[in-house]
Amino acid sequence: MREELNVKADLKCVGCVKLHDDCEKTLDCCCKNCFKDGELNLLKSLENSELESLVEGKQQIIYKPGENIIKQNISSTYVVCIRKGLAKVYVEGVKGKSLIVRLVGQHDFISGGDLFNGNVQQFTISAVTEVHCCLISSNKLTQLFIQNNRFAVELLRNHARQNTNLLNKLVVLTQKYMPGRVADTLLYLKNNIFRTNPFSVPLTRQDLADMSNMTKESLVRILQQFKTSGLIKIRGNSIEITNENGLQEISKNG
Amino acid sequence: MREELNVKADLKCVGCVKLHDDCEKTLDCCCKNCFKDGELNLLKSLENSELESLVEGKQQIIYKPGENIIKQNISSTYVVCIRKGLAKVYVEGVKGKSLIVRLVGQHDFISGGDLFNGNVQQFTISAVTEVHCCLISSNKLTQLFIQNNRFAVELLRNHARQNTNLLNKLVVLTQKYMPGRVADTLLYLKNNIFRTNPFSVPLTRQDLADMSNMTKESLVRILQQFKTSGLIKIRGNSIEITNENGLQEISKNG
DNA sequence: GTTGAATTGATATATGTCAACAATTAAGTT
DNA sequence: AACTTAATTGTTGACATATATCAATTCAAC
Repeated sequence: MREELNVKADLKCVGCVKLHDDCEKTLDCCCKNCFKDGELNLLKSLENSELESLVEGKQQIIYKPGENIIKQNISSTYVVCIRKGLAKVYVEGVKGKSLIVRLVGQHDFISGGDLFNGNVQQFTISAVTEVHCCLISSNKLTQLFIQNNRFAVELLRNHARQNTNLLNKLVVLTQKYMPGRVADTLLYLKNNIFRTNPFSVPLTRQDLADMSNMTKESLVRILQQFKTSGLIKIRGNSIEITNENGLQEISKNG
Repeated sequence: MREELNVKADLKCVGCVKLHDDCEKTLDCCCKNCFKDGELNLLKSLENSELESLVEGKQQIIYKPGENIIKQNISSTYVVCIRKGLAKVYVEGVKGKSLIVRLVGQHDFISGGDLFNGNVQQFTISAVTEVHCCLISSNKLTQLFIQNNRFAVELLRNHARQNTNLLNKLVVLTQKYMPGRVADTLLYLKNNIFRTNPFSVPLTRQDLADMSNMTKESLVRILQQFKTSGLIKIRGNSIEITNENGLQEISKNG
């Protein structure tokens, strides 16, 4: 009951002060703001009528930690928008190994699979914390892509950016030693995901290892190493980066 | 001199029988056909007038083996179309290591960098054999992207596909042992690049290693292993895959 | 013959595997 | 609420191994 109230409070619209039970219907303070993230705002280029059509019929779902939102290799016709919570995007590879390629949270937009290419999902998305998200039919998205040029540009830009990220990840994961990879993971968590300094990590060590392409044992050892070197402090699930330059140096590496 | 003639002969248009000195100006049998590669044909959705505008002012350049066509981290406003020859697309990573992410040849289209995102090139393209290619101003491309919806769809599809390829590469390079990675490289060469069975490889062992994310010494050893196992035959630069199922088995791997 | 590439061998090392144990969290049961 | 048990997660150590490094030849091309 109390939990329920909290959730609503957290869903307070970014751009307005009202608290709506039916936030989903209130375009000017939900969906539009859901993506009001500076340059990354995918929907900023949509007319209100277009936004309305996109949002119409969308499904709002709540996922419990561990639940799959999108499953790899299955054809899904949804695009996911996260309203609240944290989810991991990962590829299920060979021999049961997983590779987490991205973490997504509030305001993130994930156009899963091969848009215009059969809609087979190329990765699995699963909830890390409780996730509130909207599933939008990808048909509507592709319709808008064709109708609205500015939106098309945003979407292509989004794909190009994702491409760049994957290329970077490819280099990092194949060419750096473990300390460099862990350093990158920690800096990513601090600067791109949690954006505070002692940050509380709801991920398991296995998850962190899957982000850094190593075993959990190796990850733990590197963390201890960093700790004794005075680069980080660890208290339970909370990690504090005390020497960011040091980590960056290790990231550049040798 | 003789070489010169050969080149012209090789540039014979796919869709017509004429041999043009100024093939570049002849839309119906050069640029249009340059991309007549089934579904992958990016330009098929362009009107003739649009194609004309795209092609107008394009630069046709010949690169010698080893020369750079596009250099990573430099802002380039060109998009590359290969008319003839083989080039490697690679990322220059840490400690001077390179990672070849793709080989490109006739009819391939490479929209290098972050289209609509500043045009900084995310990889280097360099000629393996002599490469004849067209450099098209990316401005024209983005113009067309906005004008022509069907073309926009093709371009997005192209990016989505590239995305999928990168994800696959990420899994292969991080989760498979060396034999699996070499098997993948060999199958890629046979089935996606040369499309004949004893195929002649103009790449060095170092290149093959950079495709498989390992040192050249390791690559050589694995090739020998495959040879003695009867999976392949090697005669100089020519490789023949004699047991494709076997290689595929190794690729799936353990 | 000289230069760069390919090959082979001996050795070093980064990283994974396996096993034991501590610490935490979850789930019942009283 | 408090206690016990089970189950998951985290940590540490000893060891195995995939892969890189280094050095020495061999081979091929100009």
